[in-house]
Amino acid sequence: MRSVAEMIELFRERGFRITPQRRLIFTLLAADNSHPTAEELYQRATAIMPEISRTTVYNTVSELVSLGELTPVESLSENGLRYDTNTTPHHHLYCMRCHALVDVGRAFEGVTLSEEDASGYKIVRSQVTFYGYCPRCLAEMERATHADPPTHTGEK
Amino acid sequence: MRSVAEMIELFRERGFRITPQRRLIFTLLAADNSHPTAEELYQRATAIMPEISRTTVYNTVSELVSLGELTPVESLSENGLRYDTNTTPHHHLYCMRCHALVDVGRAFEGVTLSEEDASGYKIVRSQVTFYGYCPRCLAEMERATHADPPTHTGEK
DNA sequence: CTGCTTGCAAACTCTTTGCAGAGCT
DNA sequence: AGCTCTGCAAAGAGTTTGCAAGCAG
Repeated sequence: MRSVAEMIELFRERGFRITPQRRLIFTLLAADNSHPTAEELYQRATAIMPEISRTTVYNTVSELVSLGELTPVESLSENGLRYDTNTTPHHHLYCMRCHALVDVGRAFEGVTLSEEDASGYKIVRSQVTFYGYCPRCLAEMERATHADPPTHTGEK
Repeated sequence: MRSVAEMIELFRERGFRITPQRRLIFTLLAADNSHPTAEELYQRATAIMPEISRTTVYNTVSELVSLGELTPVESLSENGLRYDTNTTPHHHLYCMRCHALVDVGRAFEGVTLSEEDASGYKIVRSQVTFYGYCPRCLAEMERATHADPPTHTGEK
């Protein structure tokens, strides 16, 4: 995600208007690397601007996706579609217990498909997701008697 | 996904009862490699057993996930959470246009994270998703004048 | 028989849509 | 001033839950 000023500039160029609501959403996103959902963004926005509408947040997020400034993240839709403010190709580390999602800095070699393996698909990009447990959840599971990693649907 | 008989056996072992509904769901899944959503399964089930309840399908799917016989698939939640009947580790090929999802047969070397790259996470498994366009969509896009792959939100 | 399962309906969450009025440029 | 954008409310998907009746074991 670029800076707020850059986002405003980009919107202006495209003929979109700059409103206080949009400015707020830009600000929230510029400082965010937690892969929030639209709903989470709405919650954070209302904390600062109580009158802002859910619709506006959803609209603005869609506009940002169209402009390529925000990328929807594939996920196990635990709580709605997440968005990634980091639009450069990168990989993810996913906690199966608390669903935290963090970026992986490095790239991987050899993650390519030959013609025959690709089943006729034209590959555009690839993404690696590592599934595991974050430090906090590891500690909590350690504390909870037997530390078998639950299959993330385990508690119920 | 194992055979219907194996699923029934597994359910019996765990003290779950075998009902016509569950038997039907097992049958549908045993012959399926299309990564269906719960809703899709429900639709297919009603075609055969019109009285079956949505609840029952959702319940049975959850039970299968708990038993490790079905795996939720991370995806861009276009239309609900998909399930994978192939519970052995494997990778995916995803069509950004029609959202088809197919399995990739081969494994990849070198897709591992060092201690420092892992941010303290304990990694359990990794999954590669290849994003691209399936043969059918490629052909359709070819036909449609200029064949630039749209960014999947492209047409509007 | 016993109590797990089913099926209905309603609740819930996330997202989209229609439309009138507000406000940016 | 014009036209986009906002905000409200309602609709729409997908999924979950509560509870009485049904049926597997």
